[in-house]
Amino acid sequence: MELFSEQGFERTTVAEIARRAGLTERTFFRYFADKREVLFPSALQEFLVSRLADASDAIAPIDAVAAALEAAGGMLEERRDYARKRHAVIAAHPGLQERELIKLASIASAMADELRRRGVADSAASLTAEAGIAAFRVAFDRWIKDNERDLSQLIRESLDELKTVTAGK
Amino acid sequence: MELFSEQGFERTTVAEIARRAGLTERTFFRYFADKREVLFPSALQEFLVSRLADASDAIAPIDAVAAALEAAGGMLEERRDYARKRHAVIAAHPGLQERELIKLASIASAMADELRRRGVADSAASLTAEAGIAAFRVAFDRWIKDNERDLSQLIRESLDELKTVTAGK
DNA sequence: CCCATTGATGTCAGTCACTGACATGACGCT
DNA sequence: AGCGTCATGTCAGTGACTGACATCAATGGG
Repeated sequence: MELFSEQGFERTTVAEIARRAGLTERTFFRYFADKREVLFPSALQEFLVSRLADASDAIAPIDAVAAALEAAGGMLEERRDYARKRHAVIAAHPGLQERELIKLASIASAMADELRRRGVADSAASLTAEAGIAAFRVAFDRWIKDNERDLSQLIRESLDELKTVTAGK
Repeated sequence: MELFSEQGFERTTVAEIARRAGLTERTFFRYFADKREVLFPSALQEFLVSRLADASDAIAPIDAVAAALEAAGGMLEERRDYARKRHAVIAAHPGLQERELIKLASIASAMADELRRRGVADSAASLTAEAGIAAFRVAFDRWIKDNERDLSQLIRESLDELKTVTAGK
């Protein structure tokens, strides 16, 4: 993150990253599949899925997804500065946006699997998870632009709004 | 597509593609930003946006999006074989899935812009477009698996289902 | 009809991400 | 001490992608 913030993602070579971290380029590639991957820890997905698994069967799937996302939002709220820096780096490089999107898609897919395990029908599970992620993305964008608002709250609002627009008028 | 189908995307070098097309590697990179881009024509996005722009102001935004997507679905239906081959290549390579996702996100963003031009509020526009794309993705997956069903119809069903699940119960 | 301009293509050399094969060295176990 | 295992280093290679310059055909003005 130091190097990326100073000189940008593209102008930073893996050799530089490795040197700064005190190891070899080859070793870097043993820990990360590629240069982009270093910006995408896997913890978030695991957190969301386990949160979803813990949710009561009594609440509607979309609300369970919402609760998990809001909890994740709370975590991001605590690392606000880091999240902003990271977002700036990603926003400046299309290749990183691609990676972000596939990570989010992977999260949606994992959440959909969890919903199916809870008995939600196939396509309903996918759609519920995708809807949650779409709301999360819109909320996250707003959070980055607006320093005042709380991310969890923005997620809740986006989901409510999604409900309204899909209702069709 | 010939080379990719025969030997896969990764085992096909740009030099091979260029040779098969009767030109130089350097020239290939003047037409396509990178090797992956060759599988993603820009026509789809332009089609969807213009279709959206033509829609009557009387119908709800989500329905205008639905209509545009269904029309695009009809076009894919005509190139069914090619669409399936292309999908198989993309499904086998994560890097191509990334590219596909960012293309869809770009389409969603362009559709959202068009909705805003029609007076839809900021976040509602984003959410409506994202919802449409999410439904399209789910429908497309089903279409690939199920040879019998009609894509346009699957899109319509997915959107209806999305309406149901976001309603929360 | 000639020449200057322009645009598309080719050539070449270079950078950098990423990989496979093998070497080294620390550490725990017996 | 001797052995196996695991993390790391070393080295050479491939292939995507880029910048600089050369070539050549088409075009259009004089």
